[in-house]
Amino acid sequence: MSSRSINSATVKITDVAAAAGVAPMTVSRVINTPERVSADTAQRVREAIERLGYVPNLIAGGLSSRRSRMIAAIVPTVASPMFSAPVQTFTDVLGEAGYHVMLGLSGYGQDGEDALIRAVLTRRPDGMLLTGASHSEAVRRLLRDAGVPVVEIWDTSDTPTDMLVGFDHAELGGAVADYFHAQGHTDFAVLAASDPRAAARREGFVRRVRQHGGHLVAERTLPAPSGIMDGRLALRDIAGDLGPRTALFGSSDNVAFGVITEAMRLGIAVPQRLAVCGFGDFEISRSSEPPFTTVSVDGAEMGRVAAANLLARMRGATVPHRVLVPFRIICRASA
Amino acid sequence: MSSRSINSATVKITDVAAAAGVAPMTVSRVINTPERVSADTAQRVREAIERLGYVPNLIAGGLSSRRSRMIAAIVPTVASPMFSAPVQTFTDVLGEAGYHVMLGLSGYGQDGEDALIRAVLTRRPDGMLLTGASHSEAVRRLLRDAGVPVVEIWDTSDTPTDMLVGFDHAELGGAVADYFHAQGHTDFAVLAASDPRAAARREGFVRRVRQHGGHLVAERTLPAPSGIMDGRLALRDIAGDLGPRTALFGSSDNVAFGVITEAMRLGIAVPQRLAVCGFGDFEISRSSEPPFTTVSVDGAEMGRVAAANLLARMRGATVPHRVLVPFRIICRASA
DNA sequence: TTGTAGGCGTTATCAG
DNA sequence: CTGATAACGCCTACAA
Repeated sequence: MSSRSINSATVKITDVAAAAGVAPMTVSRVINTPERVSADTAQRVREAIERLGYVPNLIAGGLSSRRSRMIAAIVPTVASPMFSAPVQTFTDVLGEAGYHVMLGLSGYGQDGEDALIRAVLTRRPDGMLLTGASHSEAVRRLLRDAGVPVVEIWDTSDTPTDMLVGFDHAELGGAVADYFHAQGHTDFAVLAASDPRAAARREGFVRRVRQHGGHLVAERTLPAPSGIMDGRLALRDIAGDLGPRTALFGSSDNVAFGVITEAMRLGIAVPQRLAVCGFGDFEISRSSEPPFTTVSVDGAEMGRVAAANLLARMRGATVPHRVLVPFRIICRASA
Repeated sequence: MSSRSINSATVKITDVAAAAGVAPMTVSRVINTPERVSADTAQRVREAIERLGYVPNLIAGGLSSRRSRMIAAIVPTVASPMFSAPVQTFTDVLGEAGYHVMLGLSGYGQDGEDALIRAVLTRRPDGMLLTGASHSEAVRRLLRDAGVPVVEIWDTSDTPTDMLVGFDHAELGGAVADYFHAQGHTDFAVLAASDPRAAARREGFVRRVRQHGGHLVAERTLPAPSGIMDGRLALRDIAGDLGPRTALFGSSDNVAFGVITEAMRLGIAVPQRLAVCGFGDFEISRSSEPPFTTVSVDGAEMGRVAAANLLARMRGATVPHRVLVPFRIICRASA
């Protein structure tokens, strides 16, 4: 026997079985399908489990059953509520169904995601959550070959990899332009992070502004993810281009907060000279002074639906390939 | 043969071996210890892997090698930079060493953590990161029995479960009191979330205030995790108790920002009538107007050191049982 | 440097 | 309801 047995303390299913006077398979049933075991057998087995301190080995179980009971979730970052909210509910819902979620942080960049997906497939996830809807063809093939159910969130596409729960960022940007237009604005500005979804929001905004015959007085690209200071610096940068009344769309609430903060410092009246709309409905949009207008997307709900669809799919049910969740403009003091 | 073979498409190591004309073990070596394989054999094997689209099965590998190459990290939440920063660097460092990190979100509560640890042990992690240093005796025994290396972060203890990389919250609170005292303050207030570490910071602060003969004019417990609005409401609540010059310590930068925001609204001059110090050195402390004084702990560094120690330990090296990382007060406009 | 033998701990499957 | 048997796909250990 090998030196592995140094750690001889590890209790395995056969030990429990012996202690309870049953076959290993019965112990397995007590753990996984207790309804198929008689009450007192189950009781005896549970006592043995407790007494020996048995911790089942899901690695072995997974190899045998070909189900890892693990779902991989890949998001750019969890440092933003944008992604931490859906991840949280996604994890909760799946947890209750007996799945663990393995989180992968891809950063903002194609390469990171590709490598991560490849790496995580190595653990044979039973399902997968991906952020965004544009993935390399290599990845899509990989996922298809692996036969892993996939939910994409936070974006939309006419050709989802598999299932999708998201919304249209360009449409959202357009809605913000409409909102400003309805308030009589004719001069617009937009500050957007360089990631693909922020870019889509900006493009939707700009397109609609043009359709309304509006004038785009300033447009800047910020790093992704962008923060408060990026918003402040950007406003300082474009302050000279502002007309007597400009409507600004920021790609996140952090950016919008930075803009408002800097506007106050520069003596630019919000919303009189500068109307501001953010994105995300983060805590700060609601709790800072003044609270500011933003676009809310229910990330938590997105996570829940994504989890529910994945579960349904794994149960063999048919699931809609695309679910669009609503966004709505939350009107507060800044616009 | 069973119906499992329905999914006959799955390429396994034997398929690659056959295609490359070598033994399975050689393929394994090409993947895990390429330096032990001749260059051209390796080349041939890699081509076969590529051609067949082979994705190694870590579940099988893990069962066989008794190494999951997975590290479990358990933190209360990832919605706060307090924890997302160390998690990020921890994940990065371990990722480069070939480990995946499985993140568990325990919330603020003992039960959540206990259950999570139990659940995750089921996957036989090679190591584990825990937040805080006080865990139930049951959990400590479980971890010891499992023989899993454990690093605790974000707190300190005389009796770490295994390894620890953290700091002393009470001492930190004391340092803030000293800082205020050195500025001549005699009236103090403290707002602290109800989690154990925020409570420790508060206690350290209060104790030192007393030692300095200071007067504690207000003290409130906030929900955990606490946000901007909690800070605003708390300030409104205690505004009447404030003297002509009070020094307030908030348990997080969110709370401190809320306090400052509300102070401005109420016409309480910061720092003249109300000096404020937060905790965390979050982006907002630096980027809001005015930027405010806070205590910085290098969470990213903590994550890096935790990862490095875990790796060293898994390599069999001896690792210090306790590493304390420094904190420092960042003096800005609010105090 | 490469190969062979056997087992890692669990569960699917089929029989009783 | 319970048990016996044979995989699951890979890697450790040892041999060549």
